[in-house]
Amino acid sequence: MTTKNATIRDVAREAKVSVASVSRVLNGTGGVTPATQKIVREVAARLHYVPDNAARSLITGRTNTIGAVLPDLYGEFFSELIRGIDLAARARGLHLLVSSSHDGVDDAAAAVRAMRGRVDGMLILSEYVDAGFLDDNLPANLPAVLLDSPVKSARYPVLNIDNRAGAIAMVQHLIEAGRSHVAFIAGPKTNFDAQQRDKGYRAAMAKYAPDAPLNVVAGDFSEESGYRAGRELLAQKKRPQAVFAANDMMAVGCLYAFKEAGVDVPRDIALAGFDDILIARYVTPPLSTVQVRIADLGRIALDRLAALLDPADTTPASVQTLGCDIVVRETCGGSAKASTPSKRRRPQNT
Amino acid sequence: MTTKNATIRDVAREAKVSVASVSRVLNGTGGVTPATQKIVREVAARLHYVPDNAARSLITGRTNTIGAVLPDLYGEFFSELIRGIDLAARARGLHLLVSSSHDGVDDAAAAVRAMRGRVDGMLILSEYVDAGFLDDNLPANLPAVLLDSPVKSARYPVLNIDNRAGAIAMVQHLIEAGRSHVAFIAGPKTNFDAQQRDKGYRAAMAKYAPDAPLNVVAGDFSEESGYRAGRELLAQKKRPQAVFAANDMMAVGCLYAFKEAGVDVPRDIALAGFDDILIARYVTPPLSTVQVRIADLGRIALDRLAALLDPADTTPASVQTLGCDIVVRETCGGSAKASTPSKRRRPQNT
DNA sequence: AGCTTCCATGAAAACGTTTACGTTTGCGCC
DNA sequence: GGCGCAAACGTAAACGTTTTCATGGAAGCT
Repeated sequence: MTTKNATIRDVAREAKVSVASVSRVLNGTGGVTPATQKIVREVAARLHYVPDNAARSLITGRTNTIGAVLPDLYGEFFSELIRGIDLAARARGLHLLVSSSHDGVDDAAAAVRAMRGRVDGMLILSEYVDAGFLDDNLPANLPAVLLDSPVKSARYPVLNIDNRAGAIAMVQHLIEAGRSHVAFIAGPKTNFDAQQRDKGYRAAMAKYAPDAPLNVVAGDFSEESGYRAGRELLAQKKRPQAVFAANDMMAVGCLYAFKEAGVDVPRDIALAGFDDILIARYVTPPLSTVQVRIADLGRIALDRLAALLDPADTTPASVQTLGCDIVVRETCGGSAKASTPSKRRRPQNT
Repeated sequence: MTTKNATIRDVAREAKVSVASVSRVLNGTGGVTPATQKIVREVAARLHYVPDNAARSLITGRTNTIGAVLPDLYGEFFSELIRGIDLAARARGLHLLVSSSHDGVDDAAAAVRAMRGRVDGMLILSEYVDAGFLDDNLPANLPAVLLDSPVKSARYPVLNIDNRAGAIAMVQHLIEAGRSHVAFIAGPKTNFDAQQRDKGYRAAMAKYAPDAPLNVVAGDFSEESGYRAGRELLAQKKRPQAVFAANDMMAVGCLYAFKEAGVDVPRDIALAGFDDILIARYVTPPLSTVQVRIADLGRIALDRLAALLDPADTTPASVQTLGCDIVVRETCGGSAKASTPSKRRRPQNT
């Protein structure tokens, strides 16, 4: 049975109709008698006919595929994002071409270029994209949605996480729990998320604890850098009452530094992170953090892109922002007052 | 500049050569003067010419894309697998069409069907595939590699994780640390990994502690089920000396049950898991577990598939197994003695 | 009945590429 | 200079589909 696959012509011949009619039946374009429809369908089924996508794409100019260009993402973030995108794409009959683990601008550019002609639209998440990047690498007429990006373009919609609001909410919470001296462990300077979280910290301090000193130590999102930051904070002559890390991994590292030094969390110092990675629940004490609904991000991005694909597209490109929730666990010392029950997916596989 | 994209004909006209020559230049097929090559390349660059993939696929019969059909995978497992596949694919100039989050046999079948004609080969990881499934849903001539599957087919190579050997190594380690009464928290009965780990447990017990009682309690891979299993084990009149959970999430749940009951790990009971998820390192005490190199799994699977794509393919389909290493942390109580690299299983393949 | 209208159908063009095959060109050699 | 041969190049077919347009006939209307 390794013979050549049946073509539309085979079906037509066998059903004693023209290829046009076969095409019409199978695409649900109207204009064909129920009787012939039946015959065509029967023959198609019998021959196991499946339309050739290349030929179809060639003539229609559509691939029914969207591309996702992603950086070297970690664990849950990656899987949740893909899940959201994939589900939304499937619901629309779209396929998903993934190119991940890009590091560096050339890498990302190559990925975007390679997708040309294979996809009807693109989802791009990369710290390297800016207006110039897009002009250089994206075909002029290819719709794209940017994720988590600072660019403001009239051509491309952008979908961001509201890092700033999330950071503000968490800092506010810490301050209202009586810890007005909040220190901040910053993330990589070039990282957009990190910048926004930093801004949120400063805004919240200015608003809710204007008399408290600003206290920012460097970090790079790694656990190791969080550990170093933790030690650095302990060495300060006036220790902060709370520490807000720009992400959970640094918070975890910081937590270890505190444990090591015999500093009790949250009694001596409160602690909070950002992202709500799975580990946050499992460190002791469980880490308060800011939750980002990543699957939603993917889903909304894809829906946005799908709207762009529609020729009757009228909505102008804009920047949309997706809020986050703070989830209060034990490290932030505030009584359990605000504890959001975080309903998380259960791991289903090994 | 939203005009139509340049075609090969435009390039040919502009360069004053035939389309054949343009094709030859751009594909690196020989038989064209350096001089004309230069001209063609210049014109192509000037016009931003990019070959249309649909047309190319139509005539060559190849898409340079491989499809990955995956179940509803969690966090690291998913992201690592995709990372391995993606990197290997990129190295070969192949694209990656992903369809994930499939639950149920119909869902998986639809995913496989939908890829028909879009990919040159497929990677399939699904607990629902068997020989019949493949016959029904895969085009006869489409190469495919099965991941983590019990099927033995002459047509499709299979790539498995050596769950059995990993389980044996861990149980052996526990026994040699002086804990011969090892209990096992089983995974879902229908899950292939879980079955293999169960078999490994029994084999190791038979071999290394033939006098100790077999002690298996049910679980379903969830943290919750691990917690319940932990309580169940504590209620036994003769408590086990060690507990081996079929995955890390259950081990974590079990750990909480022990903590809650004031049972010290590892002093009172040793504990080990399987998977080496990120959390394993962060619970207290850090969890001993069996590490699966998932990215390698993806990479090897893709390499295998790529070999199949080669027309000069001669290697017969076979079942290949990827070893795992045990990683000894604190919960298994054996003093650090046994964490010697010599004990760790090395990968059997590149 | 004669006219129009509409619907089902088929023939054929078009999509943009690769490639088999045929033609020209350049060049060395007798 | 004629010949042969290989290299460079061009022509055109082919891939499998969608879609426009033409055609035939049936049905509706006056």
